[in-house]
Formats: sequence, C-alpha cells, structure tokens
Amino acid sequence: MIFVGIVEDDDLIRKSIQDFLNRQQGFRCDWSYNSIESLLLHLRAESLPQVLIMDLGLPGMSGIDGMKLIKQQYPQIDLVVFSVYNDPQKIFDSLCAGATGYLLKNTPLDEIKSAVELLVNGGSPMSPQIARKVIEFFAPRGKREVTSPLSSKEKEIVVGLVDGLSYKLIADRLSISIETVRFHIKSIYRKLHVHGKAEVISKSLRGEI
Amino acid sequence: MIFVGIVEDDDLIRKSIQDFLNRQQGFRCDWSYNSIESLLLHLRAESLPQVLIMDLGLPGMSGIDGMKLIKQQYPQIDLVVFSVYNDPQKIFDSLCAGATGYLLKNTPLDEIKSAVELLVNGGSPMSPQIARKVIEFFAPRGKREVTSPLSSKEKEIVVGLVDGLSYKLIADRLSISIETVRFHIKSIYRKLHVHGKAEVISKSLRGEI
DNA sequence: CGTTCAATCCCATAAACATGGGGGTGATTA
DNA sequence: TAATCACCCCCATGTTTATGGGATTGAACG
Repeated sequence: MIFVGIVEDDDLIRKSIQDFLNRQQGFRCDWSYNSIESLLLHLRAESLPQVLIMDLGLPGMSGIDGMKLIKQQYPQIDLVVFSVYNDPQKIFDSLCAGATGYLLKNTPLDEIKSAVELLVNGGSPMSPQIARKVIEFFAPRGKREVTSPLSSKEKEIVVGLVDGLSYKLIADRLSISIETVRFHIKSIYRKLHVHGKAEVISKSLRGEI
Repeated sequence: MIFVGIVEDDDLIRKSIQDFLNRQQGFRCDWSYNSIESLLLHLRAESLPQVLIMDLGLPGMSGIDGMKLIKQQYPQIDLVVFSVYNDPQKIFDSLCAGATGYLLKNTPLDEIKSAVELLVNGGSPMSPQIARKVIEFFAPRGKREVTSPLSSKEKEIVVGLVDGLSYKLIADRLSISIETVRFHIKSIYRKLHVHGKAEVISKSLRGEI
C-alpha cells in the first residue's frame, strides 16, 4: 500500500487526484491540504504519507519554501512537484528544495499514478520537457572554450587563483618568476574586464572561462 | 521518419537494436558503428542520423570523449547513452559531454523505441535510476546549512566576497563599518580554516558553505 | 544576574595585490 | 622582413588584505 498526500489550492484538481488515487489498488490518499500552512498544522509524525504531490503556486507560503520546511522536518517523505511552471529557475529551485520528481499539470491521472509508483521504487518521474531542461542544465548550449580569450598559460594561472594560491605559490607551481605571474594576471584582468582575483575565481567556477 | 544511428562494440546488441528499429514503422537505422573511430571515419555531413545511441565502454576512444567530438562537429545530433554504468560520475560526465538521454542496458527494445521518439519530440529519456541520480545532484543528501558554522551575517559577507567586492564596498552594501567587515572575515577564516578570500569564494561556489 | 555570543567598531603592522611603466625571447605570419 | 603574439623578467607606487590586539552593546540562557 502506497500512502500519498497532496497540497494543491485548486479544490477541483486536488479532489480529482485524491479520488482517483483512492480508487486505485494499493493506493491510499488521505492527506489533502490546500496550503503549506495547513499541512504543517495538521501533519503528524505518527501518520505520514510516503509521497507528497506538491503544487508550487499556493496561497501563503510558496511551494518551494514549503518543500524546504517539509524536507527539513520529514526528510523521509518523497516530494513530487505538480505545477504549470516549466521555466528552468522554478525547476532548479524545486530540485534544490528537495523535490525528487516534477510533473507538469497537463499530466493525465494514470501517469500520476505511475509517477508515484516510480517514486517509491527509487525512480524520479519527470515530464519530458522538464527532463530536457534538467539535462540542459549540465551542458548549456552556449559553448565556452570557443569564447575564452585566455592563452593556455593564463588559464593555468587562473587554476592557481581558484586554488587560493598567492602569486608566489603560483610562480613556484609553474616554475616561473612571480613577476611573470603578475604580468599574466594583468593580461587576464584586461581580457576579462575584471579588477581583482575574486571576480576571476567567480567567473571561472561559473564556467564562464 | 526518424533516422537513428548506433555506436556499440557488442555485435549482438548492436544488430539486435538495429534490426528491431528497422522493423518499426517510421524508423530507419542505417548508421551502425562499433567504435568512435569508425564513426568519425564514415559519417558524412550529407547524411546524418537525428539520434545516436551511444555505448560508453568502447574499444579505443571512450564514449564520453567521442560524444564531445561528435557534438562539436555535428551539434544537431541528439545523443542518448546506452550503458551498464549507473555511477554518478559517468552520468555527470555524459551529460556534460552533450548527451540528452541516458538509458541503462537492461532497457527493453520497445522502450528504446519510445526513448528515441521522446528525444526527437524534445524530451529527455532516462532510466528511472538515472533520473534519480541526476536529481540528487541538485540536492545532495548531505545537508549543507546544518554543517555551515557561519552566522547569518557572516554568510552575507561571503556573498559580498563572491561578488568580488572590496571590504569597503561590502561595508557599504551592508551599511556597517569596514572594521566590522574585517572582524567578520577574520571569524570566517578561522571557522573555515582558510587564509584568504580566494579560498572562501571557491568553497562557497562549490556549495561547501 | 552573570555568561555567552553575535554584532558593532577602533588601531597597528606586515604581507599581498593592482597597476603603471620598462625591457627581452622565439615562433608564426603577412 | 616587419609585425604579432605568447611568454619571460624587472621596478616603483599605492591600495587592499591578513592578522594580531582591543572595546562596547544587546539578546539569549541557564
């Protein structure tokens, strides 16, 4: 038996999913809330759902913030987002907040059922569009090394900066003079239009070099 | 009609998938290679597959390196990994190399067909285990704020450092004295066991704060 | 009520950094 | 051959950091 909860402010949608799941063999959907506040008020550690279907656009506390709280208090609950939003920021924020699945609201009822089953079996249900956006997070379309104006030596020095080394230590590592390190760093600042190693490190770690 | 290619060194597996797809309505699988080298040698820009099913463990050049080259030369081809490996590193490397899907080798033939269709329709097919590991990349189980020894003010100052601001500018942004900024930074260095803002920025951007 | 702790400020000194200038070499290329 | 360009080195000057010492305030906790 899989125990499911749902947080959704639209009564029609919420009841529709709840009723559907309760008609399915092996499902029990007795946790139904229209806001995070209501859930936090009524949820009891003695009887927890395994899976929570979460809307994002809720009155009061947002679904994102709600998921953070829920995960903090009940980390064993699997959260799956159920939202109309498909922009990368919302997706990213949701996953960081602890969601392990993300379904768009156009998902048919029987696929919601499959998604819940997938979730308790260790999978991560995602609508195809969502999956694609998640993947694109790793390999953004904009190429990087093509646009990097830095020479190979300069890139070695950037590595040293990222590692938190002083000019002296970078010089030692590369077996060159500290004056040469200085020279290269001047070039790096000019080429990247920055004015300090802090910005170089930030750019580098963000993949902008 | 969907045009599919496959790179797989196991003749049995490769031919089995190829034959299966060629029996499907609307599929054409005429690009069949047992190594990256062979593919690079024979692939012609005039007749490209839309989707390439890629093994990772290949003789000669690895699937990961191969995908980088292929994406560089033919960015319009969608790559889907087909591998026994399910460790996070391989998954991560594959996605960074340009894969837009990742199937485990136990995937049945008809699901491979569905995956290819999903891919050309803008989705990202992933085996459930893989999807879960990708998701976990965003919200690693090891909590961060629990382990962060920094106070809220100190964290604000870290943000300033990451933004590349000088002590003076951080002081202005937070409306405090530069001396206070200094004080907090001393505490930060002590708590994080570092000796310079470069290391703080690195740690922060790696999510270690 | 005293202790602890985050947060706010001040001072002083040495080290590291930013920025400007000035030289060179060797390889590539127009 | 002259021009670029990556790479190497040196100097001088002023700014910013790192690190040590202080002090005060208010909120929180037992």
